[in-house]
Amino acid sequence: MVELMPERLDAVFHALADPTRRAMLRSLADEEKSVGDLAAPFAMSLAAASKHIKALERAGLVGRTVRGRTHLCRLEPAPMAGAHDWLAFYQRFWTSRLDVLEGLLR
Amino acid sequence: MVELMPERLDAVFHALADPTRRAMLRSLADEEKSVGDLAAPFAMSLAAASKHIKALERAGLVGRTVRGRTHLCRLEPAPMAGAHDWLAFYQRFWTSRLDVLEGLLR
DNA sequence: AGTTCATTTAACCGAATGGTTGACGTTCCG
DNA sequence: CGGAACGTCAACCATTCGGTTAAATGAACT
Repeated sequence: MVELMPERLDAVFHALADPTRRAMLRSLADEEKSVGDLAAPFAMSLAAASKHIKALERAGLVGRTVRGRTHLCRLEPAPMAGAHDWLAFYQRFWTSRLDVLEGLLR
Repeated sequence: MVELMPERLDAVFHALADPTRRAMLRSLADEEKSVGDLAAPFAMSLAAASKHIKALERAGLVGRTVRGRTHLCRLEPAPMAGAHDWLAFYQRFWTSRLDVLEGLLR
């Protein structure tokens, strides 16, 4: 169990609540990418994409290594484990046979 | 796998990004509660709490049954499964031995 | 009928969000 | 050196958010 402090959990869930940011994470799952590479698929300014990346960094979901003039971004999955664990608490509510039974009775 | 449409995923993660709303869900995990009961633990107006509950309803995380003048709220866990599944895609990144190895090398 | 209880709605406020444009460092390259 | 490439920063704008108070709805209890 990876216990995550509540403010960190706020930042993680908030970061995940945006489709652009989720797509960026998917993209980083394949390989590390520069800010420009990350921004390329989206119809928005580089500055806007940069803000999204900073939101991901605030959540601890993305790390950055500056090499020369390019900033290399990589997936930092640890906080996701925390969010995953938080959700797992409720797993019994959607997997329990009791839940299925209740669904049938209603 | 419970595939969740992206807008629904937006609403779910956004709903989870607030500590008040997460606490309300915890509270509903114990038993169904009225709006007033849900609002009681928090230092905010009933109207504010009502808005939080509506955010949870928009995400599909909470259902409501109006009986008389009281609204009974219950946990609706299905969308959580979707969010949980979305996160599970990244699970390999925080559980893989490769990840641990990379951590050591860095 | 009148009042009280449970909750929503409406109007408003300040702060944060997601986007833009333009100016500004750096770094690479000729 | 001079310029292009990569990215951030600052200012601005419209929208959303999380909260407030006050008024409105609807059900229940004398």
